[in-house]
Amino acid sequence: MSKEVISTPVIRRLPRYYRFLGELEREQVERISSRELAQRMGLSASQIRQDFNCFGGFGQQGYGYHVKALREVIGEILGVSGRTPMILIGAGNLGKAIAAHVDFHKRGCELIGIFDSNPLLAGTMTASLPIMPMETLDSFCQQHKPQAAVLCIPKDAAQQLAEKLVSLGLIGFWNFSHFDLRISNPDIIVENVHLGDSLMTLAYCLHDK
Amino acid sequence: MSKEVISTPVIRRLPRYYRFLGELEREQVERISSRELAQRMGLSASQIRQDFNCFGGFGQQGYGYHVKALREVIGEILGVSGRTPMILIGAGNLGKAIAAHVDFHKRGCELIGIFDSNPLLAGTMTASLPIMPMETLDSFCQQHKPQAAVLCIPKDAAQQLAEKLVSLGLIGFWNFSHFDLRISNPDIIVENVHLGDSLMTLAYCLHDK
DNA sequence: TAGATTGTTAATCGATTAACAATC
DNA sequence: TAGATTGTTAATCGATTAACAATC
Repeated sequence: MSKEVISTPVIRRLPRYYRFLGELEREQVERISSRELAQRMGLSASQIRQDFNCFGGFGQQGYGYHVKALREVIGEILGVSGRTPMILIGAGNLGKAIAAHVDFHKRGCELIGIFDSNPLLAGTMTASLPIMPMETLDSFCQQHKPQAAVLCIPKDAAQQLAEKLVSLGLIGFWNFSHFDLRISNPDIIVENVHLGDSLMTLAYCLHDK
Repeated sequence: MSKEVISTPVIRRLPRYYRFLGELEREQVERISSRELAQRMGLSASQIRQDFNCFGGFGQQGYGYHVKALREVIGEILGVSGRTPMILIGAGNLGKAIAAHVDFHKRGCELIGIFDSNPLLAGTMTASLPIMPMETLDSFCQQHKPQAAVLCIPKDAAQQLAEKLVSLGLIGFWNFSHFDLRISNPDIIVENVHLGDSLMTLAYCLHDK
């Protein structure tokens, strides 16, 4: 596997490839050509070959790609067998739904703690984890060393809390608050999810016609 | 407002501009230069000027952009004052959270019905709407003509249900099922949201270093 | 007027597509 | 071997950046 730098657009396509290859595997398809896969995924065959070549020639001329092997390679690149420890902060509607709905394990992560500032929630269970009060955050982080946090908190609290978490050693954020985190330290990874932006884009496309 | 075609990358940036301009307005900033805004948003000033010029010169040389006016223009383009009627299908964890958490009104949409196949949920309230059984979907659509649907259903049900909804007259989908909808009709708008892909990308970036 | 900052054109950069020789 | 399909280079396309004249 050549150690080239993989460009952002390619990385963002990897999870999608991984999903489609998983579907093919479930359909017991053993091999697939770039042309066929392109058709399924709505991409060009050329792009698929370019993408797969970023991490070494995994196809065979005249044959195509071995579905299972290719999926494993992509899974390895994405690190699906890892167990990045994560915490979730803000156990409101959305926080609980994410804790329950997203399969962290399948994606190389593990949710090890859930926190909420509302003391009434303390002790109640979500996704087989007890919700903990914010007062215990510091000691929990010192003890269990989570690497990243899911932020499901109001936007006004996000920036300050993120900075605090950075000081506690966290290096990644999956941010659902309606606020673009800006962390000065470039080593900190931020994945902002803006559901509202997504809905607005859909709404735009709907009247645009 | 010139009627040029606005490219997809620009459209996808509009909601973000809209948010930042909203923040500036809240901070009572009246005008802002492309340079200042660029700094705040982590973009280049050049890109901002290019983007804003897609829909007509709204700046003033030597002065910058009037925050309130610019925000209104972008809001108009995005159609925030519209009321696209939408339904939500699948009132599980995620469906309920989206119904409760996403502010449809602020984004030009209105959630007018929630459906779930579990008869036990029928009648219970979510986001001040009663959950309705799937049996009533047809007549509801005929009567209230929703234009788009939020799909919070398992991936195996997604494709079939989407096709049914198209036959009932819906033309847009905000799809949270772990499946890329493929609608043959190009007039149908699909916005696939893959939270899992987003998490995997974060996880990748975390070990990549 | 002088200073600032846009609107807009031209240059650059990067990503996608096309083409085809290599090879299974 | 012949057919298929990759790996890879070159061509194209589009988006971003740079530059600067226009103008408030």
